[in-house]
Amino acid sequence: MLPCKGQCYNRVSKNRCFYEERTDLSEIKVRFAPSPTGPLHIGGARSALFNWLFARRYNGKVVVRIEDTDLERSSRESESNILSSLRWLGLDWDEGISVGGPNGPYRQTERLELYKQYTEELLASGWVYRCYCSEEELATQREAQMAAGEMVGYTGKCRDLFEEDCKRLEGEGRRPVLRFRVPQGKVLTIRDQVRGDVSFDCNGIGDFIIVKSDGIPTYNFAVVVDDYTMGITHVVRAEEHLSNTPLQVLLFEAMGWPVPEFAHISLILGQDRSKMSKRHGATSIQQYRDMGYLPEAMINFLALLGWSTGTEDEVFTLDQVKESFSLERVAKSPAVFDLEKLNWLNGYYIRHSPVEKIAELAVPYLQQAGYLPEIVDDRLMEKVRLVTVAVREYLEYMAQIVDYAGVFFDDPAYDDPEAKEVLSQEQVPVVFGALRDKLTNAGTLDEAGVKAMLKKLPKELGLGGKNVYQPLRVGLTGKTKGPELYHLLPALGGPKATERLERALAQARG
RNA sequence: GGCCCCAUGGUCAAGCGGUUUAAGACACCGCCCUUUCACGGCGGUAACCCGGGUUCGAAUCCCGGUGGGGUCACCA
Repeated sequence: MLPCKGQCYNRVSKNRCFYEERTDLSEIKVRFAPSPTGPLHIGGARSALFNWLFARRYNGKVVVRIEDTDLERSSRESESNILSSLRWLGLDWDEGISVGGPNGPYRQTERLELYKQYTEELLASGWVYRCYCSEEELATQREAQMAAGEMVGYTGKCRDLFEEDCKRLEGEGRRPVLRFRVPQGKVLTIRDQVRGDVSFDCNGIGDFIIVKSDGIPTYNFAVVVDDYTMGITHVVRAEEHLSNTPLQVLLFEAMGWPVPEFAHISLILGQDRSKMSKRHGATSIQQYRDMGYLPEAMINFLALLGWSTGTEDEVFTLDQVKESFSLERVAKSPAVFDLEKLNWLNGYYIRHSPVEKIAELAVPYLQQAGYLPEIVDDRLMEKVRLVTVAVREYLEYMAQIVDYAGVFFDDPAYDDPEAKEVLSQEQVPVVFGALRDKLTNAGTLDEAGVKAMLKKLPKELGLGGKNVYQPLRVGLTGKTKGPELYHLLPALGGPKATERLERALAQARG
């Protein structure tokens, strides 16, 4: 492995080098651990991406684990939705849910026995104790603390209960939670790969719950057990978890387990600079997928949110980022989600991907608009391809194609005032007649042929270009703006074009 | 409110003490291309939060303030 030589590319912060901290980089193992309480969120997707990138960059392993200890809100639907979004983005994993591995199961509710085993240890060593305070009691206490401006946290009421006390309280029907005995007077310093060292005073941390009264472990406990038993070396996650980290470190230490490296990436903010949520519009990967955003664009965009190459490159593939990613270049400050830029990037990918691929993506939207039947045969697919060629430069996302594809499928109404004006021009019948004659003799229309044909037209008619092209456009589409005529005609086909010109003429006279 | 994080144009960001009269991208504006719209090309407007230090020299380092955010659940 490369040693650090001062001018180190992998410097983690000013005075620290990534290579100095982990000598065996092939040992790197990260995890993405969503809780299945909803679809994959933009922020979650970025966390997954950064984890993936970091692992792949150093030939490490990725595990996907499901954190479903919130029985109320977790669902299998959300779980499969998250997994499908991950796959859609092109992020794979070596171990975990649905692919298996040596450290399974990978769903926390299926690991209850394991947590129980470690709970016993903690209980025996005195690190945790039973607490019988009710939720109501704690809530009122919390409010009082808040109001008084005191530190909010458990006061330690049940810290030193005797066996008899426990029996009595249980006799009252109380079910205990298990709390961790947070050592007082201790300062914990967390090494964070993007933030440097962050310190927390344990006096500011109340004894926290590690097992709920129903016997299910809480997030903070399950995470620690899993990260240890699964051999996770680096925890890359959103900054909102930073304040949970000391609690987890306390648990690692109590168990005598090595503490993994942490990297807390900043949050993605909405336009109003608060943490992105539903009220900021579309926030799930699924929604963007449905609107016709391409996974390449999403990946590219997400990678640029909080990370940069350091060069002037802005457009790149997942494989390319994989080669250059490093936590060192991850920004510390939060990033506002900029839909305009996503749209530009997605439009860029729509314009630069193979037409066939884009045409394929267009089909469902055109079907939904009623422009295409359920079964699309080869002939129709060819038309879709030509339509795609004609309109793709207008699109920011695929769903917008219906706004531009109408002229290819619906015959125009010629009711636009501007269009009527153009059709009433005196040269119109002659121009239309000329094109009709050419189309009749042309056979199958292709872009080059039509281009050549159109180019000659004004001269042959002794007219200016504008007097020829603008009426044709209006006659063919009923609109004064739209795709190039040489894209329009091949997609429409000769007979349909001729028919429209005649109808336009009739309208103009009528 | 306590604790924690953050601070370069409207947004994403480069910048790691002198090479900066501060890159690049999106957005915006103008011109060109196109006898339409868009695409594309060219150009332009626009930023180092404030105050103290340290230093010959600070956007870059330190401290304080201010501002923004996160977190304080038997949610994760």
